[in-house]
Amino acid sequence: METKKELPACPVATTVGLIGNKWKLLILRELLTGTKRFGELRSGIEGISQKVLTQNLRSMEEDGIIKRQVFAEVPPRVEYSLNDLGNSLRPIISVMEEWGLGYKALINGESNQLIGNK
Amino acid sequence: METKKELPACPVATTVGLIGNKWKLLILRELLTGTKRFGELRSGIEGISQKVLTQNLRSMEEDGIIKRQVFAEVPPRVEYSLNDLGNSLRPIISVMEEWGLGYKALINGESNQLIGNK
DNA sequence: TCCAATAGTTACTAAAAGGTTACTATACAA
DNA sequence: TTGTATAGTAACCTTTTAGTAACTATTGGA
Repeated sequence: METKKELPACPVATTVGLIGNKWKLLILRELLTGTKRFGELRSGIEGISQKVLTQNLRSMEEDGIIKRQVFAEVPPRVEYSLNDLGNSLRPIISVMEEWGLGYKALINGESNQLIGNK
Repeated sequence: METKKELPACPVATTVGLIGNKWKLLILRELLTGTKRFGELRSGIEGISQKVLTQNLRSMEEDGIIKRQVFAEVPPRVEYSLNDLGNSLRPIISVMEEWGLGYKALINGESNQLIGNK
C-alpha cells in the first residue's frame, strides 16, 4: 500500500502542482524579502482574504516550503518564513518578476528585454 | 473612460495574472518544443479536457502569447505556436522544470541542487 | 450511403475555490 | 467593565472552474 503522494512524470507539472496557484506565488513573493507576520502577509497581498491566506499557508507548510512559528504572547504573534526548500524557489519568482517588468515596459511602449528594444 | 486592462503594481502579480494558472503553464511547456496541433496538445497534457484546452488557448491568443493558424483542410487542421511574447516566457518554464527535477531528486533521496547534496 | 477524422461549440452538471460574517482566546489599558 | 489587538476557525453562500455528453461541418473512402 503506497502512502507517498504520486508525482507527475513531467517536472514542470510537479512544480505547478506545488506552487502553480496565484496565491501561493504571491505568498512566496512576500516571504522572499524575509519573515512576515500573518497580518503583514494579509495586507501585503492585495485582495487575499483571511481564510484563503490561512488555507494556502497551511498547505505550503505541509509541503515543507514554509515554516510557521507561534509566539506565546497576547495578542498572539505568528511568524512565517521560507525554509531551505522554499528558498530554493527564489529563482522562479525572480524570473517571473523580471518578465513582469519587461511586460509592463512593453505595454507602455518603453524599451524592454522581452521582444527586442523599440 | 479607460479601456486598457489595469495591470497590478507588482510585476510578479502581472505575470501571475497572465500565466499563473496550471493549464496555461502546461500549454506553454508543450509549445516550447514547437508548433503543435490541437489534438497533440490535448494528448500531451494529461487530464485536460477539450473544453478547457480551447478556453485557455483562446485566452492566451487574446493575451498575445500564442498564434493560432487554421488550415482550410478536411478534416480541419489547426496549429498553435508561441509568438515572440510567448517565447519570452521560456525562462519561466525552464526554471520551473529545473526546480521540478531537483525536487524529484530530493524526494527520491538522490543528490540535488535544491538543498545541498546529501 | 454511411462512417471516420479534426476541431471545435453548446448546454447542463459537478466540484473547487473563494467571500462573508460571526465567533474564539487572552491580557492589557482605559 | 468594556474595548482592543491578533490570528485564527466554522458555517454558510456565491462564483469560478472544470467535466461530460451531444451536436456541428466537411470531404474522402469503404
